[in-house]
Amino acid sequence: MSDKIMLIDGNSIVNRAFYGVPDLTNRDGLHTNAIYGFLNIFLKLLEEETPKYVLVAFDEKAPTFRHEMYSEYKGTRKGMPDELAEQMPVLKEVLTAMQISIYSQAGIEADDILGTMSAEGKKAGMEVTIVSGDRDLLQLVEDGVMVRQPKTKGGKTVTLDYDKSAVIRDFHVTPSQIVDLKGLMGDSSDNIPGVPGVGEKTAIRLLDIYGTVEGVLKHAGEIENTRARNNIQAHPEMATLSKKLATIRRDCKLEIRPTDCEIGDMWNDEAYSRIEKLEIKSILARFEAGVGSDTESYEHLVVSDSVREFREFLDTLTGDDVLAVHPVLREKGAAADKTGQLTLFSADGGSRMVAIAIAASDKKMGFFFVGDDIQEIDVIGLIGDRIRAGRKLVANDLKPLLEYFPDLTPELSFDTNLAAYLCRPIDKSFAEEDIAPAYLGMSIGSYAQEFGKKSVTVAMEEDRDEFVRYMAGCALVNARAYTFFTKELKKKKSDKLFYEIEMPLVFVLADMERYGIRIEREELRAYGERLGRRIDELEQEIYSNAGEEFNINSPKQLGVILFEKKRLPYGKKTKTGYSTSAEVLEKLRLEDPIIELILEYRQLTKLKSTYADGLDAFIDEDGRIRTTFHQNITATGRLSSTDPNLQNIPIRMELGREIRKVFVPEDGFTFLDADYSQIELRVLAHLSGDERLIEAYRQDADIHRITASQVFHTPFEEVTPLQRRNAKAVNFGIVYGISGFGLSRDLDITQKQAKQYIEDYFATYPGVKKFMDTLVESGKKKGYVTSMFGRIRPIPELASKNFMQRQFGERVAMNSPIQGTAADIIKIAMIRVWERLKREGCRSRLILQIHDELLIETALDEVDQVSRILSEEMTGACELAVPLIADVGQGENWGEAH
DNA sequence: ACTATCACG
DNA sequence: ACGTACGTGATAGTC
Repeated sequence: MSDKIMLIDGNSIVNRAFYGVPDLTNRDGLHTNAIYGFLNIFLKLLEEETPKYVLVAFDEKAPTFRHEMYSEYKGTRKGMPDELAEQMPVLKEVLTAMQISIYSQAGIEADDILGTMSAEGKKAGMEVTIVSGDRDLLQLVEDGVMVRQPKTKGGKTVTLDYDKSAVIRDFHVTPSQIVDLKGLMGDSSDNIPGVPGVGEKTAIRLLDIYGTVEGVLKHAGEIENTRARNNIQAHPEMATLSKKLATIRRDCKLEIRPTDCEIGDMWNDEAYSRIEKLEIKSILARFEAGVGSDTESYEHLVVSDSVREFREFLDTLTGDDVLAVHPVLREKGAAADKTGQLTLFSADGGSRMVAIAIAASDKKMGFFFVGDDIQEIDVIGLIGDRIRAGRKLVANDLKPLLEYFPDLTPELSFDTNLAAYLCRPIDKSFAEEDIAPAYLGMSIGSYAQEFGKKSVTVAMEEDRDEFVRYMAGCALVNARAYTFFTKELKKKKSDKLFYEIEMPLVFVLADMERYGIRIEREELRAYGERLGRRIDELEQEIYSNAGEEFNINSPKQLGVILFEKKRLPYGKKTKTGYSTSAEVLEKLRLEDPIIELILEYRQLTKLKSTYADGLDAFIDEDGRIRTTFHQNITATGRLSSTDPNLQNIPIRMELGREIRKVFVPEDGFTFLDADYSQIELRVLAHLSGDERLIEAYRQDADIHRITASQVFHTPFEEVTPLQRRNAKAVNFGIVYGISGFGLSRDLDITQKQAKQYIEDYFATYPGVKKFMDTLVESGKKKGYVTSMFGRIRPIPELASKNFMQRQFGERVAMNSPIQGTAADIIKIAMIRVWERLKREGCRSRLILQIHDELLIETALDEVDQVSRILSEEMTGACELAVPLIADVGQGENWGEAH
């Protein structure tokens, strides 16, 4: 494989970092946000690319111009703000200390350094990656040269990767034509004038025909569009000049060559102490990780496949040692996943655990192959013994392990994945490889980096040594994470939430997943076929109305039919074209009969593909569907459900609602379903302490009607249905972190009216207003908000310089404590219901949770008992200033029970 | 892999 | 001047 060189546009990345990262300073008052952001992006890309050579190019301080004589066109660059300027030399020092090559040269711009190095690198047979946020650089893309643009999206960094085809996709010209494009259309951000009157569209069209600026000029007389022709003919020199300005040089005389840029020892003491001075903790942790990865000791690692050695290893556990494990479970085949036939209970009956890594402490680690001398039953038995003797089992993602260790209890276990989730619920992944660098200053690499897309069984065979090392590393991370998180959770005051809610819930969810829910397969199929017949009819009607056949499911093709062929007035546009969302179509209902047909078609195909056919694929052999509940996905503490998602089964529309009839109880059982009545608004009443809202709920009256009466100054008895509907929308809006725009869109009223509603609401419930203000304020101060039970929601957006992001942060600050508290409460209810069912020896079982609703498959002789349990435990889950109401229903299918 | 759309609380 | 309701997951089409 050829060597790789990574070329970084220093100024561009530093700029992005500066504007994308909230203001940070160290204790000397030195700003550090740009350095922090730069290093973050730099280290991340370095990890991804693992290049042999790296160069960071900078512009010389005094602005210099590529073409002196035309410098007036470059304009005067805005001097950088002082807060950024002071960071530049410090960053360069840090990079130098890290033995990363940096380069700048008087009279040569960073762009040209990159262009030249890229050309030389390629000539030397290297693979080249250029990192820059600047679009100009895209002209350097060619075979073997790609450009990566770091972008901040929703508060975090993603990179747009450009090879030739990606450039064409996004800019409709080839990389080499980028300079021609700029030559014609100009680039205001770079003070390149372009040809007056020629914009993007025209430029692309011309280049498509004539290829280059030179080609366009040569054939200027032939240009069909008069306006474009005149503009070009009036200012041909502007095109030539602009192209020249836009062209990056690749032949500069530099005093550095690609092979001079080899990465040295980044993780040295000098670099460490410099970063330490900057007080950038998270980078420092990565630093320690880098150092650690070389020195992490695996010399105390036992690798074996013998039961005797396995037992002996377990016997070395002493005193407070925990049993930190990382079992290797063979994944269920992807094909089986799709058909659903073999999914959860593997049909082959063979063992699923193929190995287990264990760490008792840094000094005691083991990796044991399962399947030969050591059988699954041995692992279960021997580890089970230790657990029964009171030793704590520590693992990352405990739920799948419960099938092996039935004697496990929340007190005897610790899930490092959940602990990390509670510390930072907005992260996307909490595996050992994420925890190690984020919290422990360790690096164990990443599975994908080491083994790519190989399955564990394949990786274990093909890369045995690396595999053992990685898995043992995971076990070690769990051992250390246990120590770390026990303290950290206490420090963050999330320990009660962890030990009393999340850990016990693991066991509840495991049971729910195991039971699953029974489906009337034949009924579901009949429903699907019924939909299918109607869909076929609609399809024909739509084609005949449109006068042609097209893919109705394609928003693009549909857009063409509706808004170009039929010339219907289009409402919104998406970034890719016309919007054909239901919201837009609803407004066109009267314009053309095809709209009605499409809306029905959409509804029906949704029901068929996602629910009728979709669910059918998940029915197990015993006629039940088993979802997976995820406890670490949402930022607010709610659960989520996948494969299939049973938390979004239709209910609002009658036709969709029918699906619920095929969810039925086992013979000898019935369904009891209970849902909280307006739990979020009740939580709001409690948390805000607003007297009027509390009083309204104590009266146990129709809350939307009361709101309408008070907000619209209308006697309670005289509130119209419309007023009530509006008040309901306002109530919802409040919970979401209200904005005039959102409410106006929901109610289809003007923003002004919506704003008035909100003001009237806040005037009616001043306590709510005050509460929301306090939340935002404290969120800004602390960087996070919390639920009633100490669930943390970090909100980095609140520190954003971007107005929109910040506003989003404010809405999140208002919503999260409410949604989060409601999530806490129903989790408590679930645990209590589950425990009581067990304690009272019931056969009835909790099988679904849908955010504010619980479904229990109830033994016929236990209906009264379970009904009482549900009601009592849900209502009594927590003491609020207002009553917590749960409505219980019974039925022979889910639809009927709800 | 991303986008648009739509199902739920 | 901008462009937004909060939290999710599945599907189909497009790149």
